[in-house]
Amino acid sequence: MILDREFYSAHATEVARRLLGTTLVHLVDGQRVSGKIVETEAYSGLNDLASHGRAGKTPRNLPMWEAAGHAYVYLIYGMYWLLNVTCEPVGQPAAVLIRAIEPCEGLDIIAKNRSGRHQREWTNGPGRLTLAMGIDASHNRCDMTSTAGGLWIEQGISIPDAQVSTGPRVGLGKHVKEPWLSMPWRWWITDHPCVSVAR
DNA sequence: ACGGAGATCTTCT
DNA sequence: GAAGATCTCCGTT
Repeated sequence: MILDREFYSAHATEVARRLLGTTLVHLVDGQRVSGKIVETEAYSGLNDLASHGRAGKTPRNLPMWEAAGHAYVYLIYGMYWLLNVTCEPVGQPAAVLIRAIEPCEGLDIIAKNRSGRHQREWTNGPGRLTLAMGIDASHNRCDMTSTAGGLWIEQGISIPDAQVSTGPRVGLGKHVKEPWLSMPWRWWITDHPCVSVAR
């Protein structure tokens, strides 16, 4: 069952929690390439200095303001594509970064895309998983609540709170403070071998 | 295991 | 013109 727009309409921190255990699917030449989401990060609001949405609308971050459940894909460090899913109602800049997955289907394709690396390093990072699954700029603004764009997320297994860890987000400038909120910003499945950063 | 540096280029200041 | 929601390679321990 494909996650619908209502699933993504909550606050980004809530969506980040609920995405743990769901299945990210990319249809490649009719073949399913998929993985279980095991690590996420939320970005939300004009007050979130770590978010691309902090300074208002720009050509790049426009998807963050639009309808929930769309892909926001952008290039970082001139080299890597990072996949986000937009959240919250229209008009509020928010998205969840998919930071790590556990490969499930299409292992032959994933292995080829990550040839030469150890299996443990196929998808344990936001730049690595897009390479592994073949996700790039062509998926930007794709509607992930339908199969039409070839990229979506399906309901998966439920992860109990006892198996969930949280912490500050990764890779932000040292001067960027984590905004206070009742929910944390980074989520992962405790002790899962595919998360990008243990701790 | 851990640490540092280079790669590479778009975006916004 | 500088920084960036990262990864890989190469060095030393």
